[in-house]
Amino acid sequence: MPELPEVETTRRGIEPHLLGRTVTAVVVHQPRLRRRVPARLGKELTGQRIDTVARRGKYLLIGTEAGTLILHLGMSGSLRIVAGDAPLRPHDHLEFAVDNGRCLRLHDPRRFGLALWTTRDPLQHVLLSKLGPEPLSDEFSGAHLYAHSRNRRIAVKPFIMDSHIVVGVGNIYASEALFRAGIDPRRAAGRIARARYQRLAAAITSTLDDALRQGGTTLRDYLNSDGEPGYFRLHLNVYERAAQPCRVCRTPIRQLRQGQRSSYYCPNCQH
DNA sequence: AGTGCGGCCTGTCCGC
DNA sequence: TGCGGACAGGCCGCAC
Repeated sequence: MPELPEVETTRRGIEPHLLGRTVTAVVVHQPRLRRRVPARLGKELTGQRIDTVARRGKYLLIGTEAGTLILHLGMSGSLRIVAGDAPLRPHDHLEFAVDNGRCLRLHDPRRFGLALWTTRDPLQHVLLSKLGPEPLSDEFSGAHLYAHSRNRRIAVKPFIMDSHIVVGVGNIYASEALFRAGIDPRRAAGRIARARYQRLAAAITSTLDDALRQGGTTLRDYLNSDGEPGYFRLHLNVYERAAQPCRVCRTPIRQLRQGQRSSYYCPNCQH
């Protein structure tokens, strides 16, 4: 479900409720997520004060002196801050009670999400250490995309969705950024010129930034930590707009499959 | 090393 | 009305 704008919106939503709070209880209702929730999580985290609520790519990092809780929302995960006695919904797998009477709940019907615990630098964790740059940081640029795409035959759309190239670009924003940049999603990554990568990097940045300002994209079930949807859906140019007219040239938007994922593009605007 | 695919899960929708 | 199949904001791990 969530891409970078949704994860960052979630982070901003939960941070004020958690920062400086002490974890009073951890309840695991369903330990079978993408990986099994570590059995020692409750013992390690209970009694700890939350010092940081950070994000790296689509991973949320809840830091304490003893270690860091690493959360990933997968395809269908969401986090909510609720009253400690709020009724449990189906698929509320984890809850973290804090000392202000509230609790953080991980809800994830498909269970592709993750909850990990590390006592070391979370950025050195095996799942995080090889991630590419943050698209909203100065380390991300057209030059970076250009350099890493040389001799790559992979199509540009899955290329920019590879978190080892750049983090945070999922299936919606990959299509949207390629539309903004005027690049056909099927084009081989290694056959795109430097100048076009400058444009693509700018398109990725602006797309994610615009989506963040709108609180993310709600297509089906995404809600932020207050239960509110995101409004970037209204600004989507191609995603889930198959056969509808391009907002620029009126040509019908096309849909295709690239490695089991739907891609959308305008055959007139994108080459 | 890079590429592509299966698999992990549940819910919903669509065609028969 | 069931039932099967396709599909859904991700990404790891495994073959080639």
